[in-house]
Amino acid sequence: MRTPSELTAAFRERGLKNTPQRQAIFAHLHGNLGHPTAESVYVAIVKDMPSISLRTVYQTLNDLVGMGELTSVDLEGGAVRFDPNIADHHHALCHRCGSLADVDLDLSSLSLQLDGFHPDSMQVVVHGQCASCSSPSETP
Amino acid sequence: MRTPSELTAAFRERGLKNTPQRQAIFAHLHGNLGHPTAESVYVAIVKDMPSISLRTVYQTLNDLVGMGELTSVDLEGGAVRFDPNIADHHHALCHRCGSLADVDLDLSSLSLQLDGFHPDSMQVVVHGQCASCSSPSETP
DNA sequence: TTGTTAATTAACAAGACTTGCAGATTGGCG
DNA sequence: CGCCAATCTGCAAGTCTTGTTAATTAACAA
Repeated sequence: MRTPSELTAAFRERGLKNTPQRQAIFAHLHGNLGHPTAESVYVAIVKDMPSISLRTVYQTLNDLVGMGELTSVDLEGGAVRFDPNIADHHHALCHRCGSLADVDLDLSSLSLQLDGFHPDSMQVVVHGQCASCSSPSETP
Repeated sequence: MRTPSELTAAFRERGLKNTPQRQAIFAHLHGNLGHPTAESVYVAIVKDMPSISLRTVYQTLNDLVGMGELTSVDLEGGAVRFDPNIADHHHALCHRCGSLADVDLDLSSLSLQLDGFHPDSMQVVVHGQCASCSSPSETP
């Protein structure tokens, strides 16, 4: 996603206002590779801004998704994760710790047999165990 | 998934009992290509068996998933869908009507760059519009 | 800087889906 | 037939998310 100041400008262009809560959310997401949930964004921000509400976090994240500045990733079990990486990419989900990692894949070689279905996009989820959970020293 | 009588036998082997509720669920799922939800299984069965509870349907479906006789498909938005097709396959989801179709794909040609992540399986979801929703006569 | 106005916020409640629980019931064995 | 564990039902509660509403706040222009 774009920088906090670019996002602020994008909000302004749409007649949406610049608020400290939004600034905090933009700042927290920028460069964040961790696929946070609304809850985790809230928890991170509420330390410095005790008045922010979880509702506001949900609202702003959804606004960002609606503007195409953020992606939502809804995999099995629990809360939706948000992904500041808006490029076309895929995900690897660790069964053990639940971590999600970005995966670049070239799907152009796949031959689809979809009789009649008109595809817009494809999403691949690789299930397995991440590097830290596979390493012998890590046995939580 | 296997036939109702095979499933009954499989339950017995595990010390689980044969009940009319389970029989009805097995029968409803067998050969079902429609990716039903727990709710839709319940609605279909309750007509003929008014006493069955949604709770029992959830329980039995989860038992079947745990035994590997049924797959659960949890895509964005709403209820988990269940899939009697336990072969390795993928799905196409229609944005318009929400229908889900099985898709066979050969992923063996994909080169994964996963540095350290140990993949167990991959799931592909093709997003788009299904044949009926794309046909000019169908404009609901 | 200050007023105006529309957007935003916080708090609460409720909605959707699923699971936990307790007590009554039932299947399958001897 | 009778026992005992497994099961069923109905309800409550849990999780994640969104709706609602009154009060607050930012943006803009004078």
